Amino acid sequence: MATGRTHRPATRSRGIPEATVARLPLYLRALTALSERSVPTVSSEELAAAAGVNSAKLRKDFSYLGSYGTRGVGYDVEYLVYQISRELGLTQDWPVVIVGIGNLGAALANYGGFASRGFRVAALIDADPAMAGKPVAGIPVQHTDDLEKIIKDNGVSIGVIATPAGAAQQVCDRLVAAGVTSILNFAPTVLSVPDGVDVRKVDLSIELQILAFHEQRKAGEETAAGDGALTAAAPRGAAADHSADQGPDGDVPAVMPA
Amino acid sequence: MATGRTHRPATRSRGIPEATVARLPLYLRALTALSERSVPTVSSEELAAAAGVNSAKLRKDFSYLGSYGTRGVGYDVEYLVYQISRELGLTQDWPVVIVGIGNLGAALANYGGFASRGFRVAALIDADPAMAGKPVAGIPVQHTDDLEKIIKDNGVSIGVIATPAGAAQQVCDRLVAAGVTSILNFAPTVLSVPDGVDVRKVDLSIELQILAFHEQRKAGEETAAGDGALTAAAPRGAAADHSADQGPDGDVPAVMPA
DNA sequence: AACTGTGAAGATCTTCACAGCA
DNA sequence: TGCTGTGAAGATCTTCACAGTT
Repeated sequence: MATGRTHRPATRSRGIPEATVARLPLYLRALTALSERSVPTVSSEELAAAAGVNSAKLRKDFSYLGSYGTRGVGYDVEYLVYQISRELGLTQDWPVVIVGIGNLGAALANYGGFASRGFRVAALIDADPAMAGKPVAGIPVQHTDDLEKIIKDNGVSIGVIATPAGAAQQVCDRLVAAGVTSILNFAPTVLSVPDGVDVRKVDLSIELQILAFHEQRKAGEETAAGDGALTAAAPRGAAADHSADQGPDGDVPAVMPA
Repeated sequence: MATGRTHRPATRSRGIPEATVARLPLYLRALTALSERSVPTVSSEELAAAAGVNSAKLRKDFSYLGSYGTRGVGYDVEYLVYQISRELGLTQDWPVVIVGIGNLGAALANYGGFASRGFRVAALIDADPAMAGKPVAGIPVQHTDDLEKIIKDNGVSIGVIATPAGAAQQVCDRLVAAGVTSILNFAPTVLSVPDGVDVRKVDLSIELQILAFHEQRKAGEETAAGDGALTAAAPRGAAADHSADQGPDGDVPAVMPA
């Protein structure tokens, strides 16, 4: 997952760790909630609790953005909201297209948190001619034939793919060819994209499988020691070694930048 | 994101790294596709390409499961499918409940990849009395009042929360109290759960914000150097230093095991 | 006194590169 | 010869613990 290549070989500095970037939205959400409650300042401890991380990590994360806190006091909520928003590029408007308006696409189109943070659903696109013109979430669905024109007319650089797996790569290729450089993929397929295009994927099935793994471990909790074949039949002969196991814990990847 | 504590202090061994666990479903998907095309064996190189990772990583990942390949040849597809399935706990059936049958919940209920891999939608639950009895994806929606009974009757240990943010924590508490120990959360909130319960979250808005961050970087590609305030107004005075920046790349967290 | 910012230690993950086996 | 399996090096991320600042 990731071709491991650096975009800008030069000017190494201001390199915010990817792990930190992934947490900024979390902090932003917590801060926004505080802001709505008119809380003026927060300590790293409080904010960390609200965001579900530990405070040392939060402080380290913020240290990459600059020194935005005040020792002995904490962080100014409004100020931090602004700084993080700017860092994430949310002070500008991002037109987004959603391709594939099935159940999921419709759910995404209706998702409120969308518009709230700099994102605007510029268009909905589907391959079914019967859908064309029908409004979903107040936006008329357009046909795939016009994909390129829609992307260009709206200056879209972020595309969301919610099509069936079979259509995803083709849609992806067309989006990229039309100028999209960031893709959020909900289809259960590995998309291949040229260098410079970022792909993030969201896959329900994968998440469930990871949960199942840990769930299974919990079940065999203190039933360690023996670990023979339990269900079904294994093709081929002998397996390798097996012993006890370990509990879950730890975080996990989810991107695949180009 | 994680309370960082190890489930099983004892028996350290057979500890498959979390990063590896997160990739197993990816390999499994690629292998299943090969299996359907009746391909008998694959090399780490080929399989890695299909899964979108590099081959060294894949080999290392498999080495944690055991020695399932044959030097000079590759891996037996069927055998690997079985071994990974077993490792992930997919040789057994996992009844799942989905709470919150709005657009998203319905999309999830209809999601095919669900049933295909050991998961079975045991029940759909919604707080709206008007929904009760209505079939979604062929399954009648039940009312939240019966949540505890449904969980227990079906022996459910995995719950999916697709409710609005405001209801998520409450639903979570009830699920946990009724015996659920793994939760997939689609609501944009941090859930707090007792020790021993795993939570994974899927948040569209967060994914988009991460993409926006990278997108912004691309835009200012070779426009480095100056970096003044562009939009909106920043509350409070001076900011910290600013210089050039770096391109994206790398993977990122998404879990919060209890 | 309270809380941030950060070097340094530790843990985890990735990649290299090659020994070892079919 | 071809490809797996894996020690070891390197990169990244997390956590500690405390100096520094208000």
